Amino acid sequence: MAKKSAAPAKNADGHLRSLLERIERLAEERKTLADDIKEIFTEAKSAGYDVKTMRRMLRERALTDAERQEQYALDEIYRAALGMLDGTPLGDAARQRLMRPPEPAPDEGDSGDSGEDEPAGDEAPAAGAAAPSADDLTAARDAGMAAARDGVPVTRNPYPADSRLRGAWDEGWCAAAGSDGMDIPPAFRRRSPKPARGKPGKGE
Amino acid sequence: MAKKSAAPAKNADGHLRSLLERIERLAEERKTLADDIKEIFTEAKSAGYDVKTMRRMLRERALTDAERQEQYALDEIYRAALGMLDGTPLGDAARQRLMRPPEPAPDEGDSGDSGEDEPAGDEAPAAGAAAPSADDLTAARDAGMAAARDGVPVTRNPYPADSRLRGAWDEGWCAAAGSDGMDIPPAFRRRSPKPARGKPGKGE
Amino acid sequence: MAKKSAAPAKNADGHLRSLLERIERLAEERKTLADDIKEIFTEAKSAGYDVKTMRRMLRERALTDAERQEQYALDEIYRAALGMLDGTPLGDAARQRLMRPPEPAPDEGDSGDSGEDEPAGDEAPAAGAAAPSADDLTAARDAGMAAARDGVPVTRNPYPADSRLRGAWDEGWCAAAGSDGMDIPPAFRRRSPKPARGKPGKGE
Amino acid sequence: MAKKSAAPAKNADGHLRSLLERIERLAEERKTLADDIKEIFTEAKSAGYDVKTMRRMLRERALTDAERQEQYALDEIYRAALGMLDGTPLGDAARQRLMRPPEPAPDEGDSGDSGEDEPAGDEAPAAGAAAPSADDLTAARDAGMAAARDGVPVTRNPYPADSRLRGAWDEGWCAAAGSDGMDIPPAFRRRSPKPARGKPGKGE
DNA sequence: AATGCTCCAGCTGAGC
DNA sequence: GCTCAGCTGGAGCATT
Repeated sequence: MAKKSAAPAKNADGHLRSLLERIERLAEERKTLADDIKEIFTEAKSAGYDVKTMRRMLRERALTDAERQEQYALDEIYRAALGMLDGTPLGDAARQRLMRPPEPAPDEGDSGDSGEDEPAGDEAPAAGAAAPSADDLTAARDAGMAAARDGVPVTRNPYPADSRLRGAWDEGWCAAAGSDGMDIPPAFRRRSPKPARGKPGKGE
Repeated sequence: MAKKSAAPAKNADGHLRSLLERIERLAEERKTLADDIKEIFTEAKSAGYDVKTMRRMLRERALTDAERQEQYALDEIYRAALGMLDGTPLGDAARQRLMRPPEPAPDEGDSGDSGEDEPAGDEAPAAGAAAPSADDLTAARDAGMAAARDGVPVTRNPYPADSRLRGAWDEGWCAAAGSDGMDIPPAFRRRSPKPARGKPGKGE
Repeated sequence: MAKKSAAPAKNADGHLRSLLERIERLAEERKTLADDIKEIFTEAKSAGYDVKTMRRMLRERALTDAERQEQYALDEIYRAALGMLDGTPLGDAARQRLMRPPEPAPDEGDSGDSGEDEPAGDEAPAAGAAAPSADDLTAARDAGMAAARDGVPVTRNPYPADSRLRGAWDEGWCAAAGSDGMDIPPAFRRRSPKPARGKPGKGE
Repeated sequence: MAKKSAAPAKNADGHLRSLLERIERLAEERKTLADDIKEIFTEAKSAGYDVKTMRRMLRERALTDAERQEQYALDEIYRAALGMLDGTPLGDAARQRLMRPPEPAPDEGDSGDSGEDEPAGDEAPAAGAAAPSADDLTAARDAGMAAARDGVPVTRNPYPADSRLRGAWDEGWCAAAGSDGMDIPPAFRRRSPKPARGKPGKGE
């Protein structure tokens, strides 16, 4: 009874030996594959690619689209909260994530945003790509915070993509949105608890 | 000679034992610290933070600013090359990296870019946040490629940050910039070969 | 200061940052310790010790005495089953383990063992330390198997410790004891399911 | 298709993508193999084998015979030096290693060993398998140390294999042989600096 | 050329 | 029971 497959061996020693040999055989094949992979990395490296980045891409490609978006968004929100996004304006994923939970984003709310404490929208960009002063950065950050408090959506960032001030505004907005009163805003949480892990169609 | 430090032990056995005990002592302290760290993660998790993202932030914070920018830029360029930046417009870091090597970015070159094969700049954004059609995406991508060929800098992306088309344009620009003729554009390479590694002030 | 729970920080950003900084602080100390450990290994190596063996000793010292005996015994039994104990006669631990479960080892049972198919006990050792021939090895192994079948305990190995034949006898005994009829003899199993892990007196 | 080198792809993006896809393909196969191996371990476990020991056996089987003997010998010598060989008398490998370096083991040296401070050889074993008292153990250990000092070879251990005293004698011998005067006896060192590593016939 | 260093894959032990 | 982070071991790399 309890024969696993076809009579593995007639005694315990033989059985043990057989198990180990099967493992060793598979391990050898695995090593071959590992070496092949290593070889490709070597090839890529000598072709000029950055191996470390390639590995990061492989990790990201292993994710589903949803998971990847989730990760991007969390990365950006956390970076903003930590003041790490110099010159890296909040991406759309982070933006959408931030806008979602509190309210369904009533776009009409911006009717009154025309010029209280946020920068006038067109003068700010005038700063252009010239390195912004610390004052400018602070002002932009403050404007972002004010905007957040007024319910202005993040997407209303008045600075162009190639301005450092855009990042500062984003950061201010994020800081204000994240910390005013509540302890851990929902944006910091993972959205999906777990999508079962394991793509459909993955045969046994 | 041969005495290493101050007479570690009077014989080999004692010496060996002493070495092992020193190691065990240190390993125990190390374990204590590891447990403390783990505890903080647990605390953070139950406070609602995403531990995985926290770890990623720790990894990034361990980098110098330059290294971090380098990484962001490479990430975005590789993502663009792999078609992974849906809704993630190229950040400034990637942009600056892409613009640097070929030419010192003659901004005046865009005098003639006003409307051949790129979208008219203001009509495109009109699509707004409504889900863009596949045609729109293709058109935006093509426009980006054309712009790249014409020497238009990436920062001239005509789409707003909250449009999917912006990402498509970036991607097209990146594809054209990266692959026309040359095999591995310099943007794919690591910039700094190695900055000595090891922050100053690291006492013995 | 040092609020533990209950209002950890006045806002989420600060809280996150604080958590990360605490972790980074601890991680730095941990790294210091890891470096110290590495340094000791280096010191040991240059003093002539074998680092790999030292690590193995550290791993074994981390076990309780019972666990260590268990491990030694299993190692030797498995090695015997795999024909890996040339010149390494079964240690006491393995012997005791093998003798325990089947029967309480009625020592008086060996009354009739005096010289059927096992070597006469004193003539065999006469071979001395001279390299034994393959025939001798086979004979010793067969004798061990026969002894096992007759209920002779392993400790009755007639060969001296410094003879290769002793290992062969052990191996034969082990093979016969392990495989006659039963599939997995109890000697191959771990004895203790789990002793709760964590020595008494270890303060939290 | 499948251009290997020389114009790997017509553009960088395609090349990168192709590299990653090749890696992903291989990684997937590798994962399949890893799962197969895991499955065998599961099977073995449910058959009653101890997985941890199986892994140790796999590690040892990966060594050459010489390396394995080397490891066994070092293990035992280090264990003896650390007082970890209760009931595990020194194996032949360790014995041979210990005897080798100082002198080519002049067996005639034992002419004068007949009974000064070492036990009388036959009375000691009389203790039998009964649990030896602490005094007995100490005495046996001392006898071993004395024997070592008198140049008696380790193989002259007067206790039988199934006596705890045998281990104590070995340990004493080892301690005396290892530490008298010299700091690190050669027995603690790895013998073979490195035998080229890599079995012949392994095609590139 | 040999050695030390840095990094990565695999293995091990804990936590959910 | 399974996943996951940390540790160990090995390889590739830079260095002397």
